[in-house]
Amino acid sequence: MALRVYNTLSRTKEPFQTVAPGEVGMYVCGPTVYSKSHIGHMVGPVIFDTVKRYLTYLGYKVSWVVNITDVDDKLIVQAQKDGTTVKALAEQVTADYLDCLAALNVTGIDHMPRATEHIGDIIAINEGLIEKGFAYASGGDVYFDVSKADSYGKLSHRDPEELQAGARIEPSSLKRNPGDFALWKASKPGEPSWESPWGPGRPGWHIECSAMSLKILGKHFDIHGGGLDLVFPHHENELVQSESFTGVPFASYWMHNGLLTREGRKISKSDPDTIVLMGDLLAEYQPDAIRLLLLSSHYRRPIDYGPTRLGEIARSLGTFQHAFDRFKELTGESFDALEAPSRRADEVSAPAEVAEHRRGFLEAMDDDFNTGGAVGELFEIVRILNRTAAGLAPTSDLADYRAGMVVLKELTNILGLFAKPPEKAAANDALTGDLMALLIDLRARLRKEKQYALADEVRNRLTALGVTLEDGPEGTRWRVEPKR
RNA sequence: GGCGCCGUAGCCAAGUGGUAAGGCAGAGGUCUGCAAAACCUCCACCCCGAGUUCGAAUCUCGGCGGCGCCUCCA
Repeated sequence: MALRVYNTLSRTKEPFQTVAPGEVGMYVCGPTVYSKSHIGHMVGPVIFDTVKRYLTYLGYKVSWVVNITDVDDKLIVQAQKDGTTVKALAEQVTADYLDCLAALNVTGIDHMPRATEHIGDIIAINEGLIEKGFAYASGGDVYFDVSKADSYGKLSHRDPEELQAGARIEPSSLKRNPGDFALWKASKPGEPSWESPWGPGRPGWHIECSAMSLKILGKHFDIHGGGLDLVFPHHENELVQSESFTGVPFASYWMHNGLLTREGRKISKSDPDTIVLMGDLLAEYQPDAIRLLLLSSHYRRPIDYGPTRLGEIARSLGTFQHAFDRFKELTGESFDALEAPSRRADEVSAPAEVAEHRRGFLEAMDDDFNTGGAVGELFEIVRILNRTAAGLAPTSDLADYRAGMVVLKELTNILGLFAKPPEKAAANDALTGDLMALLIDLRARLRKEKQYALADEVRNRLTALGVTLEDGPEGTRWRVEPKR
């Protein structure tokens, strides 16, 4: 089966075909950096990071751009409130954003351009659009004239006339039509501004994405992504101004991820109760739990966030972590260090049962990146491996078991999961190991003498410290528990 | 009002024409001094009503319920 991708433009799943053979250009709208990242900001990055991982696995050379919008009305207002500059605020918030991406193992971003670094490009597009008659200058502003583009509305599937009728009427407007949108805004004194043919000003909201995608990926590229809430007006406007400027199709595929809700309400900066800052979340949960939550259903569906849900996911992660521990016991190898194929092959040298679920995983991914279905196959594989491991000893023939584990590595790499061992709730160094050996040895003597009350107290008190003891036939295992 | 999306077990969720993946929770079992982990088993007439079909969770129509966008938002 070949990859199919849902395209907002056509509202159907289409076979995936690139502009240039073997190459993919992908642009995803990043944040306007005026306040720290909440979990909603991570949905797009995690999903498109996974999209890039899968495309790379299929053999494509992917170039992925995520922009930073670092000049905007809201930045100006927030900087004034904080008594700082727009520049300083943008830098601070951008740093927080980058930390969150790194924590969630979003590693695939190739370019992260800032709007303020592309003012010249933005002005050039303004000039081009005016020259071609799609835009007009008015009182220091520049507006896109939506009546000049007959395809306006094709992405959000809206009737241009209704858009006109529904648009907000601003009393002091310098617009010709109510639906026109600003490409360039004259700045007031004290606001960040750049010289332009229309006087000092700054970019409108949508134009920076056109400028940066055009500059880095070219006129026609493959995938444009973002949250569902950006379809209108942001992407519609970006699309119309880009195609009007270049005269060629803009992005081939428009992919929109569903939005995160919290107890049924959309997470949004205008609804402060819903905000869950990433920094707070990362302090409490393993990053893999957050990543798995975001990938556990299809990307176009809404995801409801709740602490209960994240706790459940974290618990299910334990199944994998225990399997990795068992793997290390049997083979001496660390799952993290396993080398797995990074390119798709049809055949795989693993037990048939594992290979079957691997096929299921890849079929799910081929079907518009159905990570929810893919995750289900992962649990099947880990169960098979655990069942196998139960009958094995370090002296057994471990080839099939190891081959199955390599498949698990191959597939979890595609989802960007388990890239590094989970953060532990307590320190775990050589001395700890020696101390634990000592405790376990003493406790074994207690158990031998049937002093179970004392033996259980040792175990319980260790549990309280985040250390779990498991008595098995080959002796007692111990592990430091990860964060939730 | 316009344009869409969704309704699958207690909760989350895949499947979208051939008789219901998976996770969490729960029940029973194997193992264990007990526990934990792991494994095995059990747990759904797919919101309602019509229709199309040999056959529908899946397609069509009509309800009911929830959500998003149309205004800043990832």
